[in-house]
Formats: sequence, structure tokens, C-alpha cells
Amino acid sequence: MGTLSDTQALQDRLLTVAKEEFAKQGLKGARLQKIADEAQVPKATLLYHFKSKTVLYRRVLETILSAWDEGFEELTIDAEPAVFFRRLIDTKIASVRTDPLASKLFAQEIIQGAPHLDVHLSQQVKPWFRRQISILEQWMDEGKIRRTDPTRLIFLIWAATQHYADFQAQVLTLMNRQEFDAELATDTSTFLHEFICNSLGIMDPKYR
Amino acid sequence: MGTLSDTQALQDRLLTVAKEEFAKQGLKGARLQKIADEAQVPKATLLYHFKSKTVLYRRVLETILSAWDEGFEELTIDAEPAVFFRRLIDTKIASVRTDPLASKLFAQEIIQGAPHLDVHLSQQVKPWFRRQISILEQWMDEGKIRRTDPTRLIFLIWAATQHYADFQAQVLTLMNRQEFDAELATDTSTFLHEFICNSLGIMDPKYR
DNA sequence: TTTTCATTTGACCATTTGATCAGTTTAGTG
DNA sequence: CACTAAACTGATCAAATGGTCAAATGAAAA
Repeated sequence: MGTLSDTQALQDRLLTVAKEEFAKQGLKGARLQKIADEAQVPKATLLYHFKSKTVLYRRVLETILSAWDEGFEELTIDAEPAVFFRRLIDTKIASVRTDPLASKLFAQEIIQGAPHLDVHLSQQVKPWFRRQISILEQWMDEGKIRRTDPTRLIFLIWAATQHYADFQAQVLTLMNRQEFDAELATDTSTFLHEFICNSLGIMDPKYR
Repeated sequence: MGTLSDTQALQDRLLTVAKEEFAKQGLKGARLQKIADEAQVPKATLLYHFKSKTVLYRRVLETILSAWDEGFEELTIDAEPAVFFRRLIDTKIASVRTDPLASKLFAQEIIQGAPHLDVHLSQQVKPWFRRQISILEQWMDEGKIRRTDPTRLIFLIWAATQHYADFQAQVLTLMNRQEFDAELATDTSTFLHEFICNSLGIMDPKYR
């Protein structure tokens, strides 16, 4: 025992537990003792692997962002608008459903002014946005979709999907559901997709 | 001095300062000392007017919610869909622009599971949603707007507007703006309105 | 003036909590 | 086995912070 992979596995577990605690309590509200307990490890061990609370928090953030990167990086333009939007929305909804804690944690960080996202990471989002925007602009030039503000359109999609993570409790209450299950996710994706296609004048969404 | 109105004025000032601190730092991150300093009052005085940090926080939340109530209560159905949506969006955007801290604070509370919104308040939102939803359903029955899920439509509007408060810093960066000025607010309202009208098949938005 | 009561405030306290550290255990290596 | 370095942990601490309290202040009532 005690191999490198064991250490890695432990750190991953600590990061997962920490993510939950940070998402639910916020950075200041999170307690190292609770994270350690949850991971069944002494607090000193937690602090051995992560020098400080802040370091742990930053590592959690980094983990979340790089996971998102992987998921969204592959979205390409080599598709019709309808397919592109469907993929984008499906990916985002899936992410929100699979890991709402990540969305929540990230939202809180942003709301408080992103004090812990170093420039490196926060600037990483910008190119992604710009790429999506340029795709939309091209389609507008080609007359494939109705002309509108591409930036705000991306915001709209981002906001509408993320809302299902951040306000999950309220959403479920108002929709009389118990959990954000696969069916609810599909319905939500379909709704958003149709809504956007309708607005952009994209016809015949038969691709399913 | 020391009249009732003075006390009231002081408490209002404390609530305003507290709202800012809570919004920026979260409940656990907020410091009573800082709130007191900001309001130029000893910490003991702050705690004289509000028995505890939690009480102060709850009072801030109540203040925000009742202000929202007033603003949205008056929205009526006695208008055409296009006018209704315009009013709804304008009101929400105005609220987000005028007092983004309120939106941020509320969002954080909800994200963490609304542990401090007593049932009285959290249930107060429900009827409002139901009312909006029934308005939309009626219009769908009358064929005034395209049929869609009214609940998710309300969510969409709520999320899309709120995003401009919660993610204000990112939005401004990506749009190359310095502040959320009146022009930006108008443009955003217009965008959302057109987007929704287009999707719902509402024609000729000439009322502006 | 005297009394009363709300308001104010400096001093102080109890607790929580992130962080440190010295000493121990464990795994891999020669 | 002997040695080394990484991993682990109980004990402990220093700082921060929410909250208390008794004494002071001031204004209105009697």
C-alpha cells in the first residue's frame, strides 16, 4: 500500500468531498473538520495533502473547470445550427444534472467576484465564448439563423440551463417533482431547443 | 435626538450596509465588525439593533423579498402578450440593474438550499409563479401565443435576467463594457423581448 | 429636578477553527 | 535488516469573531 495511486485516489476523494462542502456552505462556511470527517480521515491528514483551506478550494475549482473544458471543447461547427444547439444544450443540461454541486460552487464564486479564479482560468472562458459567438455570426451571415445578438444568445443558453442547478430545489417544487431525473432533463433540453429554434427561425427539427 | 425615526433611519442604514457585505461575502463570510465600521457605528450598537448575525441576515432577506413583491405584484393580465412580456422583462432587468446586490444575495441563499427563508416567505413565491403560468396558459388556449411549457418559460425569463446580476462581472468583460448602464439595460430588455416574441409567434412589436 | 427608559459603547469573554509540529508508522530500496 | 522518505496523526496553539454586560448618555415624562 501507499503507492502513488493510493495517494492520488485519496486526494481525489478529498476533492470530491470538499466540493460538496464548499458548494453547500460556501468557502467561508465550509469546515475542514467536516470535510475530513466525511472523508474518514484526520484533519491533519487533509492539511497534509492540501496546505491550506484556500489551496484546497482552488484545487476544487480547477478540477471543476478542467472537467467542463473537456466536455465543451469538442463541440464543433461541422453541424447544422439545429444539431449544434441540441448538442450544446444537451451537454450543458447533462453537466448540470450530473454534477449540480459544481455548478453551484462555480456560481457562488462568480457572484462573489471570482476572487479565487486566477487570470489564467477566468481568461480561459473568454476564448470559448468568442468561438461560439463567431459560429453564430457566421450562420447569421449565411442566413441560416435569424440575426440577433450572439453574445446575449449564448448568455441566455448558459443562464437558462444553469438555473436548473442553482435553483434546483425551487424548480422541483414548482414542477411538483422529486428529483432531477433523466426524463426531466430530456424535457428541459427539448423545451429549450424548440424555444431557441423557433426564435431563430430554424425549421423542421426532425433530427429529434 | 433619539426619536423613533432616527432609530428607523439607523436600522435602515445598517440593513443597507449589511446587504452589501452579505452579498459580497456570504452569510458566513460577512463580518459584523466590517458592517459596523462601514455604517460608522460600534459593533455593540449593531448588535443592539439586531440581536444576532442571523437575525440581521434574515431581516435583510425579508427586506429584499418585500421590495420585490411590491415591484412585481402589480403586473396584470390586462394587456396584450407583447406588452405583458415587455413589462415583466423591463421590471426584472430594472431590478437587476438597480440592486444587483439583492439578486446576488438571494441567489446565494437559494443555491445553499434556502436555509434561512422560512416557509412563509418561500411559499410566497409559489403563488406568483402560478399566476404568471395561468396567464400564459390562457393565452395559449386563446391562440395568442404558441403553445409551450409555461413553467419553463417563466424560468427562462427569470434565469436570463438574473444572470446579468449574478454574472455581471463576466458579462461586462465579454461585452467590453465598464458598467451596466441604462443603455445596456434597454438593449438587454429589447433582446430578450424580441427573442421571446419571435419564439412565441407574437407579431409586430411596434409598441416598443 | 427627578425619574424612567431607550440607546449607546468600551471592555471583555467563550468558542470556533485553520494551521502547525513533533513524533510515529509505512512502503519502497539497497 | 537497515535506511530513507513519504504519509499520517494526536496534541496544541494563535487568531478571529460572534456575542455579552455593565456602565454611561440623553431625551422625554412626571
